[in-house]
Amino acid sequence: MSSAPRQRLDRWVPDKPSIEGLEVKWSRAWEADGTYRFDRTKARHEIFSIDTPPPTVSGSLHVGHVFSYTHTDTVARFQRMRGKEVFYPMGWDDNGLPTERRVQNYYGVRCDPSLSYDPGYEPPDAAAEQPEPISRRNFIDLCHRLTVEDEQAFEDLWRTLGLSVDWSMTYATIDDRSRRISQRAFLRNLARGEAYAAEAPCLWDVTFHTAVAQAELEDRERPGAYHQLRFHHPGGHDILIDTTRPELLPACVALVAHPDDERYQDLFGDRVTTPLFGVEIPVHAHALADPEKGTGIAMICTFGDTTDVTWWRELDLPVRAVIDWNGRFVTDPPSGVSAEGRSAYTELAGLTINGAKRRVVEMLQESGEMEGEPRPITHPVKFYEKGERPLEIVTTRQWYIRNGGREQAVRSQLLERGDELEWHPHYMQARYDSWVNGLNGDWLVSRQRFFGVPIPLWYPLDGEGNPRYDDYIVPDEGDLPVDPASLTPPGYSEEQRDTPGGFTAESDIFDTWATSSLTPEIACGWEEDPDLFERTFPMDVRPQAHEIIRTWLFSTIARAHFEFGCLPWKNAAISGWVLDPDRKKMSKSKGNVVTPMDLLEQYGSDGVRYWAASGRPGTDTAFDEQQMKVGRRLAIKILNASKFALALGEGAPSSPSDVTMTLDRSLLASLADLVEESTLAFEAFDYARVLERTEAFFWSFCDNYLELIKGRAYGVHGKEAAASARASLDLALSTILRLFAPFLPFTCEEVWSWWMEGSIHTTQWPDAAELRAAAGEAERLPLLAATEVLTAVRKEKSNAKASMRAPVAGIVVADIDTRISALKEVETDLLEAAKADGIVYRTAEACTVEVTLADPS
RNA sequence: GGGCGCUUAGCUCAGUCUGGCUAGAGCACUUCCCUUACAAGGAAGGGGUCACUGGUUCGAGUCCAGUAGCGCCCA
Repeated sequence: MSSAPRQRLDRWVPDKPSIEGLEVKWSRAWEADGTYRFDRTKARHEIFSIDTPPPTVSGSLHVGHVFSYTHTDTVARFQRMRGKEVFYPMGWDDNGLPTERRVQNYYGVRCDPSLSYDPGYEPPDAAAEQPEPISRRNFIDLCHRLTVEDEQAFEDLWRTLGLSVDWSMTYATIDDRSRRISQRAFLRNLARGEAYAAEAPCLWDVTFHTAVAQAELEDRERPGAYHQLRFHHPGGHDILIDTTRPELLPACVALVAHPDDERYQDLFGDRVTTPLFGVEIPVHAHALADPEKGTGIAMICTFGDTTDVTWWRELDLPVRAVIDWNGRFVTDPPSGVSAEGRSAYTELAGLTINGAKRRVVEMLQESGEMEGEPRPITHPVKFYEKGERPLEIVTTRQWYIRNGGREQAVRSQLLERGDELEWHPHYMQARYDSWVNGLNGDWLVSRQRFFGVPIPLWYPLDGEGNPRYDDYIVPDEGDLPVDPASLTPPGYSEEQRDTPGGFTAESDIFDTWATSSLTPEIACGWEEDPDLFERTFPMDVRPQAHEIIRTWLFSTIARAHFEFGCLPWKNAAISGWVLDPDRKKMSKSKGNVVTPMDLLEQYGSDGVRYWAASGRPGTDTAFDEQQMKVGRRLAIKILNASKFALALGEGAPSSPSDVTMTLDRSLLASLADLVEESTLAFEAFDYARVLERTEAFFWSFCDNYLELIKGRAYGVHGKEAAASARASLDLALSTILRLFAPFLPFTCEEVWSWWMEGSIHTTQWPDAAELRAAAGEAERLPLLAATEVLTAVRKEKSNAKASMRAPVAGIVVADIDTRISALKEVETDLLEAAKADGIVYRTAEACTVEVTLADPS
């Protein structure tokens, strides 16, 4: 809750204000005073709650973080000053594969689940050449140990940057509460039929040994080659097909061509025989076959790519799998292979994919079943976004959460949620819609990894020791979070673990997004802290970057939709990327990142924040140190201008009712317009506009208004006239500082402390009505007109290479009557600032200003 | 292949939703000014065919249709 500004009685202004050291001074003070502490006694409508993105702590800190988190912080500070109690917790994403990889590299270890726990284990001092194998539990201990250090580095950066986060409310996506909520949400999905397990083809990363979801895919252009293969028709002729993956020939289950393709009309429904392996397969028609590709007829294998999966499903084909979880060819040939084919297959068993490809090509060439040489092409290949080898498709048992990828009804509901959400900028909704419309399967949430939230299930074992998957055992919700590998399920004893007739634990963990999709529930304390939850959920805003709309934003909506039947937040505020000077995204892998701490020291946090806040919502922004320099200068200018304005006040508080002079009132009228525009823009999350307008106003305020009133403020025209200037300066400065406060929190707090009670950040956002009241009937015109004349005077002096203090003999203004009468009202100030003795007016259609400098002699 | 966004001064960008003086800002550049808030400063100046083509309109950077280039999302 914010309070009205109150001037101190003992105003104090430093002689030489400086921005150095403000970060340490004020971040300490804010912590000590609890400036950003969340008051949980407020009601929902008084609260503004923010679903802050938990940064991946195992990743490096870079300017991209500083950029987007600053955007959110400006909005948080605005809302706080508007009177909202801001709920702004910070989370750490330490769950999952990035942490595993960092732990492996940092300590030089690898997880070997077959080893048993060593309670006294200490990692090696220096990472050895060969990674040291350690147990799963020891490995997880190291993950926790390292993330604590990483979190501290992030927190230090955020505090220096000035994020107005309540640091008593942090969470981590692997902590007890997050694991409990993640498991609880899954069990609820399971109970309602929104989660299910299935034995089905899934995308598989052979390096990481884990299944991968559609959202984690990316296409990469890779070289490949078309190989033309001869399939044999019982009629005696051969059919030529082009394939980039000849090694999958033993997995071939059908041929397919486009239903309208005239070349193959006669073939549909026939059966043909595969080269080398002699398997009899059907020829089908399907619209996904591309007549332009190769010969227009393709072989369907189980499974070469996702189109194969679609064909396999829709054409109801058998499975002939040849690739195992390690990316090698299985030992036994698939069904249907002829006697000769079996001996051919023997040569492939155990080979890698590339090895098998070479061998199959050799064999085809020997048998004369391959036409000519391979023809090189480049084509898109699917990769796991964190992986380096092409994904394979293997059939395994995995857990899924429905997401509309298979049911039109769910898809429509989720699209409607997208319509309900307020997108900033609005066009970002297109990314959500196209993602939801393009889903081709449910969300695969199980991962065959170590550091993550365990899937909280067990399976009974039959008399032979085989799991009865359909009879899965769920834990009591009261026992969450559980690790099924160490907890015994209800109704069993530990001795029965992994014994026939006993039970076995689910060994998979959840995909990190399965937990990250619950950040609103975690932050607000769903079923952990019902009182807090009621006051904060659904949240007001989700800030995030545009490239994870398909993952984080979408999955968060899906979870809230299932659990609560509503959106998790009202607004989505989408940030762009930071681009390097070559307009490439800054990222660690490109080696073009800049360490943010150095920047904060060099330009001051406010300087860096200035750059960040000038990046408009959703817009990718160039990394530009020049802009940080500009921000730093702006901060210094604010200190100096404030020093000037406040030092005139003789330590005494002023009152808006002292503002009597037209020029002063004209300034306040302009300022009222600025406040109105800024308030509207901030409410629409357009922080960049507020900064831009406020900055322009401030520079004009310094260059023109301050120059125009300087003499009067020093008292050359009497006490009352000076009092009006001082009161106007106080009111204007108080307003300008508050407009700048969300962007330059350190500088503004520093100035505020010279003459005001309390923190500027808990002071009310300026009120245009108050400014209008003080401005009375005044309009913007007198200040605008005086500024124009003053500019003409400066131009004349500059042209004459004279000092700005050079005296002016006379000014002749020709203008329309309304402007002349406006000028007459502020004439004394204008003459004082111009160092002119007199001014003459002439009524005219067009405005001209003639300035005559005094004779230098 | 589909969609979204961008294209305005040497550079980074406002302005486009809601058409209206002579198209703006900062940086950079040139000249000048040590002025009792600020030399880590100030004043002034030069610099633009608003990507291109056509349309609507009294009037288009802005609205409509199309083209090109760049980026991103999706397939």
